[in-house]
Amino acid sequence: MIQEDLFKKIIAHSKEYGFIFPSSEIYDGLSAVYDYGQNGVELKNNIRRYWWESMVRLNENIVGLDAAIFMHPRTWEASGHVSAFNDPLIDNKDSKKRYRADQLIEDFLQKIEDKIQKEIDKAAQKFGASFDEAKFRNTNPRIIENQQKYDEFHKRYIHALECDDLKELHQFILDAEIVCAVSGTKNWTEVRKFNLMFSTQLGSVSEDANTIYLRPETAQGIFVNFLNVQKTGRMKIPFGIAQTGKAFRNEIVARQFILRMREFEQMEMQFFIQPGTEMEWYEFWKEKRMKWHKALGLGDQKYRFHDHNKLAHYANAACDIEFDFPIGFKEVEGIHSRTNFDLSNHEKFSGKKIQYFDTEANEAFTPYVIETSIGLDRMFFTVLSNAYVEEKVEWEGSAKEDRVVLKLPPALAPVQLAVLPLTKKDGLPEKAREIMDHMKFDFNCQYEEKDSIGKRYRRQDAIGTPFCITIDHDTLNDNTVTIRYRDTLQQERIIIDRLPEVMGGKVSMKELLKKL
RNA sequence: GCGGGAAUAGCUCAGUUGGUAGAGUGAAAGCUUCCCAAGCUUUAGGUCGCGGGUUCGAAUCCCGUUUCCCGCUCCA
Repeated sequence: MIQEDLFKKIIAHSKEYGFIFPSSEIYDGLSAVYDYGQNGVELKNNIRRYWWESMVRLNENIVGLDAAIFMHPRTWEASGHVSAFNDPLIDNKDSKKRYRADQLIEDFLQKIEDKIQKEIDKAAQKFGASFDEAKFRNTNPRIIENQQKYDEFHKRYIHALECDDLKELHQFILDAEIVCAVSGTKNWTEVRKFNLMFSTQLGSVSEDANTIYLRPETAQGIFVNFLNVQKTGRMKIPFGIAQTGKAFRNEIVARQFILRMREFEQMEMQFFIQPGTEMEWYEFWKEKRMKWHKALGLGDQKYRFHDHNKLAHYANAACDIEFDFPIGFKEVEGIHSRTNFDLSNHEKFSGKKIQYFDTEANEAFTPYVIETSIGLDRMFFTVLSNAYVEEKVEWEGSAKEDRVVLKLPPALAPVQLAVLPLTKKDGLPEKAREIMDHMKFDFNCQYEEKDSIGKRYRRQDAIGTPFCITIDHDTLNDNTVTIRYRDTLQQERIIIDRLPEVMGGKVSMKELLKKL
């Protein structure tokens, strides 16, 4: 099957079986926003729980937090989002290609610098040891000319950036005669800005209202609470703070289903450490996070690390964990060494001292941070897309038939046990209900009596239920049921009391966590 | 934002030169049925994305618009 088609089929399947719906669909939907349906929410909750328990419950030195989505506006100045999330963009009208205006200009400036450097290198080679670079710079007419050009443009550029002057950036590009790499023309649109943060008003009276932002990442809620948690929890470095929650980005182009949404959920852990130990901990968390992924058993070869060459404004080392989706390898999780950028900036902007006092060394310092940040929605799609299987099945010599099955890790499945009376009479439904009422405290169960047993099995396959039990007339006499396994279609006759033992190992979060 | 494609029942789609809206499948209720989408009966479900125009008459022709999907930037 063509991978693109598979991607579409999975999207259709998730809607048909109540995993994911387009937002406000009766009003034709809202671009890049999705709702989780009755099965989706269970799967999502299970993934979140797997993450939370592996972080908070299994690590004594990691504690949780649930910070508000609204934060003081200064937070985003300190974090760098106000400037970094305000990219000036420009389009070439001929090639239809979009560029960041500041990058076009920086490339242009770089080219002049390269030209100068080339001239110098040439001369240096020619004159050998007697070469005087400073003198050469001051006397060579071509270098002087280029240097002047550079200084002039550089000054204009810095000034335009500082004043946030979009017209000037546009004029700069025209004056510098920058051409599009694709079309080769200078036919540019105006420079426009897209603020990637959503804003709204705080305060009921409009005159008093302050512009506040919906958080573009959850991390800052952790940083601003660093001292609160550290002091009240008496935390000693190294320690971590974990949080899950919604974040919002007004992406210019948001597509590819739930891999890229305007409203998404992050699961983040910020690990605070002694400066100088960051590479050690960076490696530690890379390995640890990869182990978490692989424990789900989706296939080790489907994961890879991708190191960032270009680092974000806050990082000194960064990589992604990528998963092999039907549309290729895509980022699921990021692991970043954020240095002390955030804490020291919050210290600067708030005027409050944010430091950790190490009583053993008797010194105070601003901790460094290793961040692990995973997209819950992306993780959801990782699990779902990997589980989707179309296959031919054969049942005891009958003709081969197609079935669609979600081979979800049993511990994450929305429904763990389907309870199915073979027929609707002779007291079978009553017996089934009785079993279900007993089992529902330990497992997420679903009762179904409509349609033939085969049809019900297939419906459960489609939502990834790992176990079905069937109640028949013998059950009334000897308390045995047929248990049917999703992946193999095998059936077994077992005593009802043995169910928790047969299922338990596979569907329990505990067993999954023990692998870590 | 720019370019390309699409929109008819929950889903997949048909719909003749413009003449009262159709199939398959799914859904619900019932009958039957002792283990892998069986069969029978009944029922529900559509201002044909929306708005205008042409016409006696528009799902169909024309214009506009919205939304979705695919490419162009960034990222969890």
